[in-house]
Amino acid sequence: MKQPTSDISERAQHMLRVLIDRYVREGQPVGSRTLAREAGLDLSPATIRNVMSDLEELGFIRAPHTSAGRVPTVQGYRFFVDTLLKVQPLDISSVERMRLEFEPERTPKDLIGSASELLSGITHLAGVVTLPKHEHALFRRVEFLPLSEKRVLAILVTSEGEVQNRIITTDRQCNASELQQASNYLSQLFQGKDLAAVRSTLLAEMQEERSTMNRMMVTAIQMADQVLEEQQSEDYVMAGQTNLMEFQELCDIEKLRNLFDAFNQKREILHLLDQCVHGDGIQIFIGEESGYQTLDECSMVTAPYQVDGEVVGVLGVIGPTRMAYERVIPIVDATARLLGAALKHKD
Amino acid sequence: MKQPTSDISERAQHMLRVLIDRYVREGQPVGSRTLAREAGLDLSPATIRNVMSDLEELGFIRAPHTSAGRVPTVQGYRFFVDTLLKVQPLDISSVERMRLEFEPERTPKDLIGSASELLSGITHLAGVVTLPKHEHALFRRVEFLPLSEKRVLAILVTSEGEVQNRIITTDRQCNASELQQASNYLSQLFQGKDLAAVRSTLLAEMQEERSTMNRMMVTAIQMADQVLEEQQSEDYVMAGQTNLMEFQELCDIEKLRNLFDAFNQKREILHLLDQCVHGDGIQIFIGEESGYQTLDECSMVTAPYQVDGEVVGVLGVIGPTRMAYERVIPIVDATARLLGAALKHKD
DNA sequence: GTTGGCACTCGCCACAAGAGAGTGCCAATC
DNA sequence: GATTGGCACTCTCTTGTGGCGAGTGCCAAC
Repeated sequence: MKQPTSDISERAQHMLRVLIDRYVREGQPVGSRTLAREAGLDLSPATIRNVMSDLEELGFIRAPHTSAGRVPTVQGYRFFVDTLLKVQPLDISSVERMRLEFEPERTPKDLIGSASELLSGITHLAGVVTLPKHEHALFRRVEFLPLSEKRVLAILVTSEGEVQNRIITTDRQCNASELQQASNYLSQLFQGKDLAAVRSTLLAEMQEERSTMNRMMVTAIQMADQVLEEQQSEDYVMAGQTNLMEFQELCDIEKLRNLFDAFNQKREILHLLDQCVHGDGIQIFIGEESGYQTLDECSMVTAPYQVDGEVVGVLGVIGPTRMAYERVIPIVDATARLLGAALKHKD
Repeated sequence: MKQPTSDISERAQHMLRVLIDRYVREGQPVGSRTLAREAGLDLSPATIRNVMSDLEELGFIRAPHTSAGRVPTVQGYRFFVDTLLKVQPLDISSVERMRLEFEPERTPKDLIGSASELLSGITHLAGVVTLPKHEHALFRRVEFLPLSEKRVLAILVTSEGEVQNRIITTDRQCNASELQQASNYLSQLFQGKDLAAVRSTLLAEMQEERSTMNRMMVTAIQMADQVLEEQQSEDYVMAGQTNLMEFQELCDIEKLRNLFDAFNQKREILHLLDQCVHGDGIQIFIGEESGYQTLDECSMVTAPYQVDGEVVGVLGVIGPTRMAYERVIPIVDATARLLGAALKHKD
């Protein structure tokens, strides 16, 4: 019926597909008997065993021990998602249902939160969404309001509608009109300028003359920094971590703890997410591919999301290596699009 | 040597104390032999057994099964913390080290975060801190900034330096000066008024006449609501959840998942924390006392924290019932004081 | 190339036996 | 009367054993 192509036969590929499908569903090693039934090829277990032997030699599957069935290896999954998988797009009704989550009139922060919950809710895995970068944010205005003596509330607004605030202490007590003056001065001076430019200008100016508004300028710099910083050392929002406790392969307290610690630490995860900004589309890390030991038994499916044609962040899901990739991928993809669209109107 | 007082002898109390101490340290049921050695009373195991029998009858300890040692019951812990425990205050150096965490020049949000991390870090349990209420927050000013057409960024500042922002859509396109006008009008009108008052005034006014600034007013109401809301349906910050995975008594995935879900849901935890606002000082829920099944094997040690003599929030730790109460209590207490002090300067 | 047969390998489970820890009770002791 | 040593008893935990079931690899036959 089917004959071998290049170095892995059509039939073997089909078997691999069926095996992975079955294993993802059941979580148990798949034996030749089962596969024979499942494959629908009307072959005897013995034949299947030969094929499985080939697949094992290729490194796509392995036997946990002599007399268990086979489970996919990382390479197996890799081959599966790279060449065997044809992702069918989500049906329109699901997308429509998802879109409702992204009503307008919500701050970016809210939308990010919804996206991660949506991801985790639909996939039953952990959802993660990075905060969007503001690479092109421009200075819009700054406001200084007196609190108690020597304490001032500073508010910075960027062109993208991002609002930052922090409390600063001044050298001496400033009255409201002084502060007003400072606000106006800085706002006028920097209106519409790039935040990075604002920062360097301020720094230069401070070197030059120790103006009376020294403290204010330091603050302005700090705040500009804060905004800039937030775009570099990004942050992310996560939801549904507890979903991961359902999976036996992660049901080891040790692993679970390391995993959750990694989620809280954020560093490693961020590093991985960062790598996904570049690739233009769905990106997948399977098992050890991530390079982080804590994620050895996990996979990550990510997609960058764009606003106005520019990638501003990444979202995705984290789950056990044994995950239904063909189901997860379109969901991640769709969420990225929807989130991008929802954010678009905010600028 | 010692003779019985009322209904539980001095000696029995001492035994209970030693037993709990030992059990908290080792996590294993404590037998008569061990207790005899540990108690330092120079009594034989047989005598100890008699005393333990009494304690068991009183419901303070129980045997997990015949031929194991004894473990404290909830009542046992209760009696222990209520009458046996004398909390020694933290030594000054520790307090000083903690105080360094609470530098000034940080927003309340930051301080709250630090507090919860401090709690979890020192106790190796989960730390939790509610966001402070703003019961007496006054309207300070509101600002409207145009974003894209029909989209306006609204910023509300309260007397306590809290900044809220949200995006609203308007019926028609408003230009900058119109918005400026609206800002000024509302800011002047409500400056220094109670947020609740602002809200009701706005509502009344809206009924009366459909002013041109209708949409702005709706927003102002929404935002006032948001601030008010934030104080009722409080929220909290948590840290160190993963610490709880270390304890065998919680090392059941099922329990762990329920627990973490409860942390994310927040409702139950908030309800408990709420109950601690009133009692003036350390409050402790031991095991089932919380009334929530997910927390059956957990205890919670809380303390309200005050700003200017008024309780504005609660903080505490959550850990297994088997926790070193005498160590945890002073830490929670100190943290509450320090946080209160740190927040004080912010108003 | 495909198939049935067969010996073999493991993991898993139930069961039994033994060790260890701790108890309760009782009679002897201080 | 409180304290103690002794003793039988109970219960858990560990270890070892044997059987069962699932699945494999190989081989000879088709």
